[in-house]
Amino acid sequence: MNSEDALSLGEETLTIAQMAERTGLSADTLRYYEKAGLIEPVRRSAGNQRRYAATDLDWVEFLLRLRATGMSIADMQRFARLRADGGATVADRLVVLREHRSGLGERIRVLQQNADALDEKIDHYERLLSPQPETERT
Amino acid sequence: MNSEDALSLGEETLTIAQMAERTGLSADTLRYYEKAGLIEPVRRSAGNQRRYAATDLDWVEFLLRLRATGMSIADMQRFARLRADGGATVADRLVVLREHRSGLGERIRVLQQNADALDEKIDHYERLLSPQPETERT
DNA sequence: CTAGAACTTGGAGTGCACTCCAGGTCAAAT
DNA sequence: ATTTGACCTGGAGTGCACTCCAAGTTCTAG
Repeated sequence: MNSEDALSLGEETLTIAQMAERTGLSADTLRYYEKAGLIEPVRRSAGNQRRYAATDLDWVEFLLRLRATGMSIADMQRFARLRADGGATVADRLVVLREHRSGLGERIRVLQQNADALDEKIDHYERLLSPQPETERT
Repeated sequence: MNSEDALSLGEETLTIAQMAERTGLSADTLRYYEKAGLIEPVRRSAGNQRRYAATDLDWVEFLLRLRATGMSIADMQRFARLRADGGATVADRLVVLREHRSGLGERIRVLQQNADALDEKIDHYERLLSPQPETERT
């Protein structure tokens, strides 16, 4: 009734379809990420199908956060490689994350400025639409 | 010494190179935007070279704001078409801008959440790096 | 046991937003 | 008169991040 087989020793695993559902990525994209080295080779069932572990899910969710904040695949590859290289790279990873965080802060700041400028433009259009409302403001 | 010729009647115009410099877009991109209909056909010199007016500059700067806030070329095309269609479309343009502004607000919000989550991850890494800070710093 | 759904692979195709190129024109300087 | 450099056009090429496909294998329900 469930997917217990050759490899599972009590660990709950997800098929690629289940992973896709939980992460919002397509199965194709999950395979693409793995091929690209963003995800370490996933464990397989006896019949060679992918079985994702909970740690894989956590990692993909973290990747999605990096992606959502504008990190390129290439940069995620670098980060994933550091992670794969083990605990000795923690300092390096911290540097990467701090840089990314700082760039993100800047981008949010700029976005907010542009939002403000857009608000002005919108005000301008609104004024165009209400030509002479006599008792306007005050 | 300057670019006064056949078409100019006191109006200051910019060559495509000058436009590129002022907007940060490449000359190629400026031509591409015009071909795509983002910019209305620019006036030409006697020798068929583009001469951008101040209003063109303003418009391109506005386009850049839309782009910076994530608007696609296709959506900018729709907006540009409304603008080209004249004053009767002001209400439509206002709707588009408001929608864009609202999506932008949401995206900033999400980005900020992701930034917060990144901060937590960074804290996590920092804790990994200072295992027994006994008399570490100070 | 078998049908059909879900999975596998390598590789081709897509959409976006440019970016580059070849071959030609035009203007200014030597 | 010619060289130099900025500009013109149409169209091809690029990089990114997927997305789709064909042909074959595996899994699961009946």
